[in-house]
Amino acid sequence: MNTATLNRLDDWAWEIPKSGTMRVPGIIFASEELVGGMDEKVREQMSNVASLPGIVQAAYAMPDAHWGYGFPIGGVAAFDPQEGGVVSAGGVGFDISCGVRTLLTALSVEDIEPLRAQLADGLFQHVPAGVGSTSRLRLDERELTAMLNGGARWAVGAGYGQPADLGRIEQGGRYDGADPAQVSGEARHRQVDEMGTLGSGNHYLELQAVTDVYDPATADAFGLAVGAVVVSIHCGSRGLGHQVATEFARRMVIEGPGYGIRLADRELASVPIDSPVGRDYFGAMLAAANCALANRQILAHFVREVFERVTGDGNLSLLYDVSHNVCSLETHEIAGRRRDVYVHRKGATRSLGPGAADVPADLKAIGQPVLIGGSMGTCSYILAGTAASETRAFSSACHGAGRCQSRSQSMRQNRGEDVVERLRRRHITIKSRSLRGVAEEAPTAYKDVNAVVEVTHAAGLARKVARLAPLICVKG
DNA sequence: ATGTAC
Repeated sequence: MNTATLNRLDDWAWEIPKSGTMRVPGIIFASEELVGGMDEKVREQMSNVASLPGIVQAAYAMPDAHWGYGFPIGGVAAFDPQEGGVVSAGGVGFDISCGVRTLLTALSVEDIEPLRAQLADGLFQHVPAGVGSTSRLRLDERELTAMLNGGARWAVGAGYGQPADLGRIEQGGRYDGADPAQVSGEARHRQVDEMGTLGSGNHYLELQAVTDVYDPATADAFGLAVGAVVVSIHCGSRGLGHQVATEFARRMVIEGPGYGIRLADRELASVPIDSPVGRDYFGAMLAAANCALANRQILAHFVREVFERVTGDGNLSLLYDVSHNVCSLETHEIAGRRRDVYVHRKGATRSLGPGAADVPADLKAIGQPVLIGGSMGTCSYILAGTAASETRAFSSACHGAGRCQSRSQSMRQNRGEDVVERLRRRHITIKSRSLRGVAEEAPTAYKDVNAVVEVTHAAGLARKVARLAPLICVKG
Protein backbone atom coordinates (compact mmCIF):
# COMPACT_ATOMS: atom_id res chain seq x y z
CA MET A 1 0.00 0.00 0.00
CA ASN A 2 1.30 3.46 -0.89
CA THR A 3 1.78 5.20 2.48
CA ALA A 4 1.97 8.67 0.86
CA THR A 5 -1.84 8.69 0.63
CA LEU A 6 -2.34 7.78 4.30
CA ASN A 7 -2.29 10.01 7.37
CA ARG A 8 0.16 8.77 9.92
CA LEU A 9 -1.64 9.06 13.29
CA ASP A 10 1.26 7.77 15.41
CA ASP A 11 4.08 5.23 15.19
CA TRP A 12 1.63 2.33 14.79
CA ALA A 13 -1.57 3.73 13.28
CA TRP A 14 -2.38 4.93 9.76
CA GLU A 15 -5.56 6.60 8.61
CA ILE A 16 -7.33 6.18 5.30
CA PRO A 17 -9.03 9.59 5.24
CA LYS A 18 -12.77 9.77 4.69
CA SER A 19 -13.53 10.36 1.02
CA GLY A 20 -16.26 9.63 -1.53
CA THR A 21 -18.95 7.38 -0.05
CA MET A 22 -17.01 6.61 3.15
CA ARG A 23 -19.03 7.38 6.31
CA VAL A 24 -16.04 6.94 8.63
CA PRO A 25 -12.27 6.77 8.11
CA GLY A 26 -10.23 3.57 7.95
CA ILE A 27 -7.51 2.93 10.52
CA ILE A 28 -4.70 0.44 9.97
CA PHE A 29 -2.51 -0.64 12.87
CA ALA A 30 0.88 -1.47 11.39
CA SER A 31 4.56 -0.61 11.19
CA GLU A 32 5.72 1.24 8.08
CA GLU A 33 7.01 -2.06 6.70
CA LEU A 34 3.78 -3.99 7.35
CA VAL A 35 1.48 -1.33 5.93
CA GLY A 36 3.80 -0.91 2.94
CA GLY A 37 3.53 -4.65 2.29
CA MET A 38 -0.28 -4.67 2.32
CA ASP A 39 -2.04 -4.96 -1.02
CA GLU A 40 -3.93 -1.91 -2.34
CA LYS A 41 -6.96 -4.25 -2.22
CA VAL A 42 -6.89 -3.87 1.58
CA ARG A 43 -7.38 -0.12 1.23
CA GLU A 44 -10.14 -0.64 -1.33
CA GLN A 45 -11.92 -3.17 0.88
CA MET A 46 -11.59 -0.97 3.99
CA SER A 47 -13.04 2.00 2.08
CA ASN A 48 -15.94 -0.21 0.96
CA VAL A 49 -16.59 -1.35 4.54
CA ALA A 50 -16.37 2.26 5.77
CA SER A 51 -19.15 3.11 3.29
CA LEU A 52 -21.67 0.61 4.68
CA PRO A 53 -24.79 1.95 6.47
CA GLY A 54 -24.58 2.43 10.23
CA ILE A 55 -20.82 1.87 10.60
CA VAL A 56 -19.47 3.65 13.68
CA GLN A 57 -16.12 5.21 14.53
CA ALA A 58 -13.89 3.63 11.88
CA ALA A 59 -13.18 0.53 9.83
CA TYR A 60 -10.11 -1.08 11.38
CA ALA A 61 -7.35 -3.34 10.09
CA MET A 62 -4.99 -5.25 12.34
CA PRO A 63 -1.27 -5.61 11.47
CA ASP A 64 -1.89 -9.09 9.98
CA ALA A 65 -4.53 -7.77 7.55
CA HIS A 66 -4.73 -8.99 3.97
CA TRP A 67 -7.50 -8.96 1.42
CA GLY A 68 -10.39 -11.38 1.76
CA TYR A 69 -13.95 -12.02 0.60
CA GLY A 70 -15.53 -8.54 0.60
CA PHE A 71 -14.08 -7.48 3.95
CA PRO A 72 -10.34 -7.74 4.64
CA ILE A 73 -9.13 -10.58 6.87
CA GLY A 74 -7.71 -8.91 9.97
CA GLY A 75 -10.60 -6.44 9.93
CA VAL A 76 -12.92 -5.05 12.61
CA ALA A 77 -16.11 -3.10 11.89
CA ALA A 78 -19.01 -2.18 14.21
CA PHE A 79 -22.53 -1.20 13.15
CA ASP A 80 -25.34 0.49 15.10
CA PRO A 81 -28.83 -0.97 14.44
CA GLN A 82 -30.38 2.36 15.47
CA GLU A 83 -28.64 4.02 12.55
CA GLY A 84 -29.55 1.44 9.94
CA GLY A 85 -26.49 -0.66 10.75
CA VAL A 86 -25.91 -3.87 8.84
CA VAL A 87 -24.70 -7.41 9.33
CA SER A 88 -22.66 -9.07 6.62
CA ALA A 89 -21.83 -12.70 5.92
CA GLY A 90 -18.62 -11.49 4.25
CA GLY A 91 -17.82 -9.47 7.38
CA VAL A 92 -17.57 -12.66 9.45
CA GLY A 93 -16.14 -14.92 6.77
CA PHE A 94 -16.84 -18.43 5.59
CA ASP A 95 -15.28 -20.22 8.53
CA ILE A 96 -17.68 -18.94 11.17
CA SER A 97 -16.12 -18.83 14.65
CA CYS A 98 -12.80 -20.19 13.50
CA GLY A 99 -10.57 -19.80 16.52
CA VAL A 100 -7.80 -21.07 18.75
CA ARG A 101 -7.76 -22.94 22.04
CA THR A 102 -4.67 -23.67 24.08
CA LEU A 103 -4.37 -26.44 26.66
CA LEU A 104 -1.66 -26.72 29.33
CA THR A 105 0.26 -29.94 29.91
CA ALA A 106 2.34 -30.93 32.94
CA LEU A 107 5.23 -31.88 30.64
CA SER A 108 8.46 -30.13 29.75
CA VAL A 109 10.23 -30.14 26.38
CA GLU A 110 12.63 -32.77 27.78
CA ASP A 111 9.72 -35.01 28.83
CA ILE A 112 8.27 -34.87 25.32
CA GLU A 113 11.42 -35.91 23.46
CA PRO A 114 11.31 -39.68 24.09
CA LEU A 115 7.55 -39.63 23.36
CA ARG A 116 7.71 -37.42 20.27
CA ALA A 117 7.00 -40.14 17.67
CA GLN A 118 4.30 -41.79 19.77
CA LEU A 119 2.53 -38.49 20.42
CA ALA A 120 2.79 -37.38 16.78
CA ASP A 121 1.47 -40.71 15.49
CA GLY A 122 -1.15 -40.96 18.22
CA LEU A 123 -2.57 -37.51 17.53
CA PHE A 124 -2.42 -37.99 13.77
CA GLN A 125 -4.34 -41.27 14.00
CA HIS A 126 -6.84 -40.19 16.65
CA VAL A 127 -7.77 -36.71 15.40
CA PRO A 128 -9.49 -36.70 11.99
CA ALA A 129 -7.90 -34.06 9.77
CA GLY A 130 -7.99 -33.05 6.12
CA VAL A 131 -10.50 -32.12 3.45
CA GLY A 132 -13.78 -33.93 3.99
CA SER A 133 -12.48 -35.65 7.12
CA THR A 134 -15.17 -37.44 9.10
CA SER A 135 -15.53 -38.37 12.71
CA ARG A 136 -16.62 -41.47 14.58
CA LEU A 137 -19.35 -39.27 16.11
CA ARG A 138 -22.71 -39.30 14.39
CA LEU A 139 -25.27 -36.73 15.53
CA ASP A 140 -28.99 -37.21 15.01
CA GLU A 141 -31.32 -34.25 14.41
CA ARG A 142 -32.09 -33.76 18.08
CA GLU A 143 -28.42 -33.80 19.09
CA LEU A 144 -27.51 -31.42 16.27
CA THR A 145 -30.06 -28.90 17.49
CA ALA A 146 -28.84 -29.27 21.08
CA MET A 147 -25.26 -28.75 19.86
CA LEU A 148 -26.19 -25.61 17.90
CA ASN A 149 -27.90 -24.21 21.01
CA GLY A 150 -25.36 -25.33 23.55
CA GLY A 151 -21.90 -25.10 21.98
CA ALA A 152 -19.12 -26.38 24.24
CA ARG A 153 -21.65 -26.69 27.09
CA TRP A 154 -23.47 -29.30 25.02
CA ALA A 155 -20.16 -31.07 24.34
CA VAL A 156 -19.29 -31.22 28.05
CA GLY A 157 -22.78 -32.56 28.81
CA ALA A 158 -22.24 -35.24 26.15
CA GLY A 159 -19.07 -36.40 27.90
CA TYR A 160 -16.37 -34.42 26.10
CA GLY A 161 -14.26 -32.63 28.66
CA GLN A 162 -15.05 -31.17 32.07
CA PRO A 163 -17.33 -28.42 33.38
CA ALA A 164 -14.20 -26.50 34.49
CA ASP A 165 -13.33 -26.03 30.80
CA LEU A 166 -16.38 -23.81 30.28
CA GLY A 167 -15.07 -20.99 32.49
CA ARG A 168 -12.10 -20.70 30.15
CA ILE A 169 -14.07 -20.39 26.92
CA GLU A 170 -15.37 -17.17 25.42
CA GLN A 171 -18.96 -16.55 26.53
CA GLY A 172 -18.77 -19.45 28.98
CA GLY A 173 -18.66 -21.90 26.08
CA ARG A 174 -21.99 -20.93 24.53
CA TYR A 175 -23.07 -17.99 22.39
CA ASP A 176 -26.43 -16.72 23.53
CA GLY A 177 -28.97 -15.95 20.81
CA ALA A 178 -28.27 -18.87 18.48
CA ASP A 179 -31.23 -19.82 16.30
CA PRO A 180 -30.79 -23.40 15.07
CA ALA A 181 -34.05 -23.12 13.08
CA GLN A 182 -32.20 -20.77 10.69
CA VAL A 183 -29.55 -23.39 9.94
CA SER A 184 -30.64 -25.18 6.75
CA GLY A 185 -31.04 -28.91 6.32
CA GLU A 186 -28.10 -28.83 3.92
CA ALA A 187 -25.86 -27.18 6.54
CA ARG A 188 -26.97 -29.67 9.19
CA HIS A 189 -26.44 -32.58 6.84
CA ARG A 190 -22.86 -31.51 6.21
CA GLN A 191 -22.12 -31.57 9.94
CA VAL A 192 -23.68 -34.92 10.84
CA ASP A 193 -20.30 -36.70 10.67
CA GLU A 194 -17.89 -33.74 11.04
CA MET A 195 -18.04 -33.04 14.77
CA GLY A 196 -14.57 -33.46 16.23
CA THR A 197 -12.69 -33.02 12.95
CA LEU A 198 -9.90 -30.56 12.31
CA GLY A 199 -10.50 -29.69 8.67
CA SER A 200 -7.85 -28.40 6.30
CA GLY A 201 -6.10 -25.25 5.08
CA ASN A 202 -4.47 -23.28 7.89
CA HIS A 203 -6.13 -25.35 10.60
CA TYR A 204 -3.81 -27.34 12.84
CA LEU A 205 -3.23 -29.15 16.08
CA GLU A 206 0.17 -28.31 17.56
CA LEU A 207 2.36 -29.27 20.46
CA GLN A 208 4.31 -26.16 21.35
CA ALA A 209 7.10 -25.24 23.75
CA VAL A 210 7.08 -22.00 25.72
CA THR A 211 10.34 -20.36 24.60
CA ASP A 212 10.02 -16.86 26.06
CA VAL A 213 8.10 -15.17 28.84
CA TYR A 214 7.72 -11.39 28.62
CA ASP A 215 5.55 -10.82 31.67
CA PRO A 216 6.35 -13.36 34.43
CA ALA A 217 3.41 -12.47 36.69
CA THR A 218 0.84 -12.80 33.90
CA ALA A 219 2.52 -15.92 32.48
CA ASP A 220 2.33 -17.46 35.93
CA ALA A 221 -1.36 -16.63 36.25
CA PHE A 222 -1.92 -18.19 32.80
CA GLY A 223 0.05 -21.32 33.85
CA LEU A 224 2.94 -20.70 31.42
CA ALA A 225 6.67 -21.12 32.14
CA VAL A 226 9.69 -21.37 29.85
CA GLY A 227 10.24 -24.99 28.78
CA ALA A 228 6.65 -26.06 29.40
CA VAL A 229 4.66 -27.79 26.65
CA VAL A 230 1.20 -26.67 25.57
CA VAL A 231 -1.25 -27.91 22.94
CA SER A 232 -3.02 -25.49 20.59
CA ILE A 233 -5.96 -26.27 18.33
CA HIS A 234 -6.88 -23.97 15.43
CA CYS A 235 -10.12 -24.77 13.63
CA GLY A 236 -13.71 -23.69 13.12
CA SER A 237 -17.24 -24.74 12.22
CA ARG A 238 -16.34 -27.00 9.28
CA GLY A 239 -18.98 -27.71 6.63
CA LEU A 240 -21.89 -26.31 8.64
CA GLY A 241 -20.42 -22.84 9.06
CA HIS A 242 -19.33 -22.75 5.45
CA GLN A 243 -22.82 -23.70 4.27
CA VAL A 244 -24.47 -21.07 6.51
CA ALA A 245 -22.10 -18.39 5.16
CA THR A 246 -22.64 -19.46 1.55
CA GLU A 247 -26.44 -19.43 1.82
CA PHE A 248 -26.66 -16.09 3.61
CA ALA A 249 -24.10 -14.38 1.38
CA ARG A 250 -26.36 -15.32 -1.55
CA ARG A 251 -29.52 -14.23 0.27
CA MET A 252 -27.96 -10.90 1.25
CA VAL A 253 -27.01 -10.17 -2.35
CA ILE A 254 -30.63 -10.76 -3.37
CA GLU A 255 -32.38 -9.02 -0.46
CA GLY A 256 -29.91 -6.20 0.31
CA PRO A 257 -30.97 -3.90 -2.56
CA GLY A 258 -34.59 -4.04 -1.26
CA TYR A 259 -33.34 -2.17 1.81
CA GLY A 260 -31.66 0.46 -0.31
CA ILE A 261 -28.17 -0.96 0.27
CA ARG A 262 -25.93 -0.26 -2.70
CA LEU A 263 -22.69 -2.19 -2.77
CA ALA A 264 -19.41 -1.35 -4.45
CA ASP A 265 -18.67 -5.07 -4.42
CA ARG A 266 -21.27 -7.85 -4.22
CA GLU A 267 -19.00 -9.69 -1.78
CA LEU A 268 -19.88 -7.02 0.81
CA ALA A 269 -23.32 -8.68 0.91
CA SER A 270 -25.03 -6.79 3.76
CA VAL A 271 -28.55 -6.38 5.14
CA PRO A 272 -29.92 -4.30 8.02
CA ILE A 273 -29.48 -5.92 11.43
CA ASP A 274 -33.13 -5.07 12.09
CA SER A 275 -34.57 -6.97 9.14
CA PRO A 276 -35.92 -10.53 8.92
CA VAL A 277 -32.90 -11.71 6.92
CA GLY A 278 -30.50 -9.81 9.22
CA ARG A 279 -31.96 -11.45 12.31
CA ASP A 280 -32.01 -14.87 10.59
CA TYR A 281 -28.34 -14.52 9.71
CA PHE A 282 -27.34 -13.40 13.18
CA GLY A 283 -29.15 -16.40 14.75
CA ALA A 284 -27.72 -18.87 12.21
CA MET A 285 -24.22 -17.40 12.53
CA LEU A 286 -24.30 -17.77 16.34
CA ALA A 287 -25.53 -21.36 15.96
CA ALA A 288 -22.55 -22.02 13.67
CA ALA A 289 -20.31 -20.31 16.25
CA ASN A 290 -21.61 -22.76 18.86
CA CYS A 291 -20.79 -25.57 16.44
CA ALA A 292 -17.18 -24.35 16.33
CA LEU A 293 -16.99 -24.16 20.15
CA ALA A 294 -18.37 -27.71 20.43
CA ASN A 295 -15.96 -28.89 17.74
CA ARG A 296 -12.91 -27.53 19.53
CA GLN A 297 -14.20 -28.99 22.82
CA ILE A 298 -14.45 -32.48 21.26
CA LEU A 299 -11.02 -32.14 19.63
CA ALA A 300 -9.55 -31.24 23.03
CA HIS A 301 -11.13 -34.39 24.44
CA PHE A 302 -9.43 -36.47 21.72
CA VAL A 303 -6.11 -34.81 22.56
CA ARG A 304 -6.59 -35.65 26.24
CA GLU A 305 -7.32 -39.28 25.33
CA VAL A 306 -4.05 -39.50 23.38
CA PHE A 307 -2.09 -37.87 26.23
CA GLU A 308 -3.68 -40.27 28.74
CA ARG A 309 -2.63 -43.27 26.62
CA VAL A 310 0.88 -42.07 25.72
CA THR A 311 1.98 -40.16 28.83
CA GLY A 312 -0.36 -41.52 31.50
CA ASP A 313 -1.72 -38.02 32.15
CA GLY A 314 -4.72 -36.78 30.19
CA ASN A 315 -5.50 -33.97 32.61
CA LEU A 316 -4.74 -31.02 30.35
CA SER A 317 -6.31 -27.86 31.68
CA LEU A 318 -7.71 -25.30 29.31
CA LEU A 319 -5.95 -21.92 29.22
CA TYR A 320 -8.51 -20.33 26.92
CA ASP A 321 -10.59 -20.67 23.75
CA VAL A 322 -11.31 -17.63 21.60
CA SER A 323 -12.85 -17.13 18.16
CA HIS A 324 -11.44 -14.80 15.53
CA ASN A 325 -14.27 -14.95 12.95
CA VAL A 326 -17.50 -13.83 14.55
CA CYS A 327 -19.96 -10.97 14.94
CA SER A 328 -21.17 -10.10 18.41
CA LEU A 329 -23.51 -7.61 20.02
CA GLU A 330 -21.46 -5.51 22.42
CA THR A 331 -21.72 -2.25 24.31
CA HIS A 332 -19.03 0.30 23.52
CA GLU A 333 -18.50 3.96 24.31
CA ILE A 334 -18.55 5.82 21.02
CA ALA A 335 -18.11 9.59 21.00
CA GLY A 336 -18.94 9.77 24.73
CA ARG A 337 -22.11 7.67 24.50
CA ARG A 338 -22.57 3.99 25.34
CA ARG A 339 -24.09 2.22 22.36
CA ASP A 340 -25.04 -1.37 21.51
CA VAL A 341 -23.25 -2.25 18.30
CA TYR A 342 -22.66 -5.37 16.22
CA VAL A 343 -18.91 -5.86 16.04
CA HIS A 344 -17.66 -7.93 13.11
CA ARG A 345 -14.23 -9.45 13.77
CA LYS A 346 -12.95 -11.28 10.72
CA GLY A 347 -9.47 -12.57 11.39
CA ALA A 348 -9.33 -10.48 14.56
CA THR A 349 -9.34 -11.64 18.17
CA ARG A 350 -11.27 -10.03 20.99
CA SER A 351 -8.89 -8.50 23.52
CA LEU A 352 -10.67 -7.66 26.79
CA GLY A 353 -8.74 -5.76 29.43
CA PRO A 354 -8.81 -6.21 33.22
CA GLY A 355 -12.26 -6.11 34.79
CA ALA A 356 -14.29 -6.71 31.62
CA ALA A 357 -17.40 -8.81 32.12
CA ASP A 358 -16.39 -11.78 29.93
CA VAL A 359 -12.87 -12.19 31.33
CA PRO A 360 -12.73 -15.47 33.34
CA ALA A 361 -13.33 -14.79 37.05
CA ASP A 362 -9.89 -16.01 38.15
CA LEU A 363 -8.15 -13.81 35.55
CA LYS A 364 -10.36 -10.76 36.08
CA ALA A 365 -7.54 -8.56 37.38
CA ILE A 366 -5.23 -9.54 34.53
CA GLY A 367 -7.23 -9.50 31.30
CA GLN A 368 -8.38 -12.02 28.72
CA PRO A 369 -5.85 -14.43 27.21
CA VAL A 370 -5.39 -13.47 23.55
CA LEU A 371 -4.29 -16.48 21.50
CA ILE A 372 -2.30 -15.70 18.34
CA GLY A 373 -1.62 -18.66 16.06
CA GLY A 374 1.46 -18.53 13.87
CA SER A 375 1.77 -20.22 10.50
CA MET A 376 3.09 -23.77 10.12
CA GLY A 377 6.63 -24.00 11.48
CA THR A 378 6.65 -20.52 13.01
CA CYS A 379 5.99 -19.24 16.50
CA SER A 380 2.67 -18.55 18.17
CA TYR A 381 2.04 -16.05 20.96
CA ILE A 382 -0.05 -15.68 24.07
CA LEU A 383 -0.98 -12.10 24.85
CA ALA A 384 -3.29 -10.47 27.38
CA GLY A 385 -6.11 -8.05 26.59
CA THR A 386 -5.67 -4.38 27.48
CA ALA A 387 -7.94 -1.58 28.59
CA ALA A 388 -6.43 0.59 25.83
CA SER A 389 -7.72 -1.77 23.13
CA GLU A 390 -11.29 -0.76 24.07
CA THR A 391 -10.78 2.78 22.85
CA ARG A 392 -8.41 1.86 20.02
CA ALA A 393 -10.41 -0.85 18.22
CA PHE A 394 -13.44 -2.03 20.21
CA SER A 395 -11.20 -4.37 22.26
CA SER A 396 -9.64 -6.24 19.35
CA ALA A 397 -6.21 -7.55 18.41
CA CYS A 398 -4.59 -9.45 15.52
CA HIS A 399 -5.27 -13.16 15.01
CA GLY A 400 -2.14 -14.61 13.45
CA ALA A 401 0.62 -13.97 10.96
CA GLY A 402 -1.65 -13.16 8.03
CA ARG A 403 -1.06 -14.38 4.51
CA CYS A 404 1.23 -12.53 2.14
CA GLN A 405 0.94 -15.07 -0.70
CA SER A 406 -2.09 -16.80 -2.17
CA ARG A 407 -2.41 -20.55 -1.87
CA SER A 408 -1.67 -21.05 -5.57
CA GLN A 409 1.41 -18.79 -5.39
CA SER A 410 2.71 -20.74 -2.42
CA MET A 411 2.05 -24.05 -4.16
CA ARG A 412 4.03 -22.94 -7.22
CA GLN A 413 6.99 -21.90 -5.04
CA ASN A 414 7.09 -24.86 -2.67
CA ARG A 415 7.06 -28.63 -2.82
CA GLY A 416 5.33 -30.20 0.17
CA GLU A 417 8.14 -32.76 0.64
CA ASP A 418 10.73 -29.98 0.80
CA VAL A 419 8.75 -28.03 3.39
CA VAL A 420 8.40 -31.12 5.61
CA GLU A 421 12.15 -31.81 5.26
CA ARG A 422 13.14 -28.22 5.98
CA LEU A 423 11.04 -28.23 9.16
CA ARG A 424 12.31 -31.69 10.17
CA ARG A 425 15.85 -30.27 10.17
CA ARG A 426 14.61 -27.65 12.62
CA HIS A 427 13.25 -30.49 14.76
CA ILE A 428 9.60 -29.76 13.92
CA THR A 429 7.49 -32.82 13.11
CA ILE A 430 4.79 -32.27 10.46
CA LYS A 431 2.03 -34.86 10.09
CA SER A 432 -0.31 -34.31 7.16
CA ARG A 433 -2.22 -36.39 4.64
CA SER A 434 -1.82 -33.66 2.04
CA LEU A 435 1.58 -32.56 0.74
CA ARG A 436 -0.26 -30.07 -1.41
CA GLY A 437 -1.83 -28.61 1.72
CA VAL A 438 1.64 -28.39 3.29
CA ALA A 439 2.95 -26.52 0.21
CA GLU A 440 -0.01 -24.11 0.37
CA GLU A 441 0.72 -23.40 4.02
CA ALA A 442 4.51 -23.06 3.72
CA PRO A 443 6.02 -20.50 6.13
CA THR A 444 6.99 -18.30 3.14
CA ALA A 445 3.28 -17.71 2.38
CA TYR A 446 2.85 -15.79 5.64
CA LYS A 447 4.04 -12.52 7.11
CA ASP A 448 6.46 -12.51 10.02
CA VAL A 449 4.28 -13.24 13.05
CA ASN A 450 6.94 -11.69 15.33
CA ALA A 451 6.58 -8.35 13.54
CA VAL A 452 2.77 -8.57 13.67
CA VAL A 453 2.81 -9.24 17.42
CA GLU A 454 5.36 -6.47 18.06
CA VAL A 455 2.99 -3.94 16.48
CA THR A 456 -0.02 -5.38 18.32
CA HIS A 457 1.87 -4.94 21.60
CA ALA A 458 3.34 -1.53 20.80
CA ALA A 459 -0.02 -0.20 19.58
CA GLY A 460 -1.58 -1.24 22.90
CA LEU A 461 -4.09 -3.65 21.32
CA ALA A 462 -2.85 -6.48 23.58
CA ARG A 463 0.32 -7.09 25.56
CA LYS A 464 2.89 -9.84 25.09
CA VAL A 465 2.95 -12.60 27.69
CA ALA A 466 4.73 -15.59 26.13
CA ARG A 467 6.03 -17.00 22.89
CA LEU A 468 5.51 -20.60 21.73
CA ALA A 469 7.59 -22.62 19.26
CA PRO A 470 6.16 -25.66 17.43
CA LEU A 471 7.31 -29.20 18.27
CA ILE A 472 4.71 -31.33 16.49
CA CYS A 473 2.16 -30.06 13.99
CA VAL A 474 -0.81 -32.11 12.77
CA LYS A 475 -2.18 -30.47 9.59
CA GLY A 476 -5.39 -31.02 7.72
C1' DA B 1 -12.30 -21.70 4.96
C1' DT B 2 -14.99 -25.43 1.75
C1' DG B 3 -18.09 -32.51 -0.09
C1' DT B 4 -11.34 -26.67 -2.95
C1' DA B 5 -16.75 -23.98 -9.12
C1' DC B 6 -22.56 -22.66 -10.71
